[in-house]
Amino acid sequence: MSNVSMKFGDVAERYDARARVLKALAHPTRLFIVDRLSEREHCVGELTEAIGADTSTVSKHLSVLKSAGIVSDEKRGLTVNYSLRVPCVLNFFGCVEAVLQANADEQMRALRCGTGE
Amino acid sequence: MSNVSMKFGDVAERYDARARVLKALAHPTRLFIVDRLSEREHCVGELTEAIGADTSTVSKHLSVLKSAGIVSDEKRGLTVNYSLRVPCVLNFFGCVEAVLQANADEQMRALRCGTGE
DNA sequence: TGGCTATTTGGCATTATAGCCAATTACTTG
DNA sequence: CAAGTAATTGGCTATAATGCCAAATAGCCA
Repeated sequence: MSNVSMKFGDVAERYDARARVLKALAHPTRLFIVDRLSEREHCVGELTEAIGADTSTVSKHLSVLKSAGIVSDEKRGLTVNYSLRVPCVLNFFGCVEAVLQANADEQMRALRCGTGE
Repeated sequence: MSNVSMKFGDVAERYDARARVLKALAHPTRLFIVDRLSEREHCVGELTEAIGADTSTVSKHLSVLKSAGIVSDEKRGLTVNYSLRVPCVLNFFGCVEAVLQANADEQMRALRCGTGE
């Protein structure tokens, strides 16, 4: 566990892999998709309708999430149905909201007490 | 709370804000930085040494994290010391590892049982 | 003040993402 | 098999992110 002078080069692959997962989540549309899938599975058409973009765009977002292992797909009849494969990603929202709240608080404080930055 | 046919357009700003936070995290070097800062605060020079990139590069990564509200900085003497502002981001690592593990399992299963994809 | 160290900023080339349209594939049903 | 619906893929342009170097800033100490 000795972290003394730990070098990035020695562990870069691990952080690369982690970053790939987070990068897949780091897009407004894809976060919206994850949120929808947390309720129930959806086919591409349903998501496309809710998002209001081209079907191909939504399909590509889904493929990004799938490649990262965040969602899984199952073809049934005419539709392809996507579902959340690793529900723990939903925990992210709580922390992200906490960050946003902290930012909002800070901003408020800066305004009240004279210019911050 | 009715999610019936929720439209992305109506809530896009919220997802934009969330995505900005996740995007700040979605880079191997920045994840490494967050991990280092989870132990204790570090100045830019220490992080630069561990990362092995140009100082300016590391400084810019820190500025990305700071803009997102994930880290805070404090200048003391010659150095600028960064620390984790919202420690709950560390919880992300656990879930991300779970995703990676699930991916690895899947891959293993595919290899054993004949080609998956 | 002048020099020194630590950090940030500006600028630029390289690469990666996003999103649209058009074309293609996959499946179902008449 | 033909036609129709659902989804994916290829291609392209526009925009954003990375990372280096060089230059600018900021604080400390002779």
